[in-house]
Amino acid sequence: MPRLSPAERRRAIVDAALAVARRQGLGATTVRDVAAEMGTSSGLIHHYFDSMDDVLAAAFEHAASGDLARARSAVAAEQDAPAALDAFIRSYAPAQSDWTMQLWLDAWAEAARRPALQHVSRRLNREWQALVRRIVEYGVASGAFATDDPDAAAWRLLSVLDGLALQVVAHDALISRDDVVEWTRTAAERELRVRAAR
Amino acid sequence: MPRLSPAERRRAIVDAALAVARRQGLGATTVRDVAAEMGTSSGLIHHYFDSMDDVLAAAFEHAASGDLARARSAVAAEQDAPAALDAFIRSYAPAQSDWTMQLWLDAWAEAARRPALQHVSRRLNREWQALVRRIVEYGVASGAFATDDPDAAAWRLLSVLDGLALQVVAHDALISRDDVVEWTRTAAERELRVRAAR
DNA sequence: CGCGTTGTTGGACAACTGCGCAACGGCGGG
DNA sequence: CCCGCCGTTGCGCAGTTGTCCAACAACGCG
Repeated sequence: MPRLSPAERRRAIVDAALAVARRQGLGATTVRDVAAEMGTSSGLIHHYFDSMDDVLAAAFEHAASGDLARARSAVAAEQDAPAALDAFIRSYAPAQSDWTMQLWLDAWAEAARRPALQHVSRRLNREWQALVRRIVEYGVASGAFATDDPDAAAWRLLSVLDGLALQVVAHDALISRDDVVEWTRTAAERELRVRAAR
Repeated sequence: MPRLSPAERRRAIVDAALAVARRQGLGATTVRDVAAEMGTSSGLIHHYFDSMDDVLAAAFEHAASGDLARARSAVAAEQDAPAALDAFIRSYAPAQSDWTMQLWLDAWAEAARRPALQHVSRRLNREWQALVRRIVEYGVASGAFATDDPDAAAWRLLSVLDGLALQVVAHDALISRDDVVEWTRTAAERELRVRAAR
């Protein structure tokens, strides 16, 4: 195996861990699986990470923060608040095979038992909520939305999305991705007393 | 160990599996752990269940359907639809240490990889939604609620609750149980154009 | 009373777990 | 040019995993 720089090697470990987690789940991802995925030895992983918890936290952070960045730029590309909110909803709702949402399910379940993972998951969840809250506040300032508690409204909107998206990923055909988008749009209209842009 | 009847033994296995799952998580619950919890041998479990997937599905079903039954009677005890909806919300929102919600998180995450567990989880989730939908329909019929799509409204309300409750359990102090109840009440008022009974 | 049924046992089995350690080898500073 | 640093290797360790099976024991039917 070629010798990589520390930064490159950490990145390679994270990528390999994500590939394994995609197949077996975050909680069932093992040191040896990750090593085999990279084509290296298991000792190499422990050279860069103190524990498996740290590997999983780094892997989850990499995948989830990528999604967050994509959502941010999708939102930033829109002019007014209703369009930004709709862009957010569309970028968040998972496809049937969206495995990032499955990663979130794994992370939420494992959070109670893996401190490093909980720390990352909690921080990223807070950032998602902050993104929604900023859209809401912008909409209130520009007169497009009406709410007396943007923080609670953002939590409610994010939670509807989480709850619906969860059903798509965990229970397959119970509800569809289109239902998620459509139903969340309706929730946003009622929450913010506005007709969201289509 | 005393010899138990099939029904008693199955029940004992389910109880033991739940005790272990509470400690280690549904996905990390092993045959040996369950056997040790009962004070019996591991072979006994395979005498009653074909696979670990089946054990976990039965254990989850037992715990979750108990909660569903409690919610149903809490709802049935109320006279009008707004009071029933509020009773539902209160019975659903988890305490900080509510481990049934943690069980749900585990089940949603594992569902994609354990067919028997997915089957149970999907069915029970559908029943929760049906319970909410019936409250909504009752409220619409009696004039207390207004909505043109009780099915979607029920999914939205259940999802807000799931999404918020999830934050309480997975991320501890990010939001509180009181926030969940209060914010869901507000969501219900806006969704159904009514002031929920307090 | 005897015998088949069935609940129960405890260990075998191969595979896999996270982690630690001694040793190898190439790169770069002196 | 060479030597020390450090990324990397592969194996060992002790423990755990899901599954299976042969043997034991209690029960109830005939």
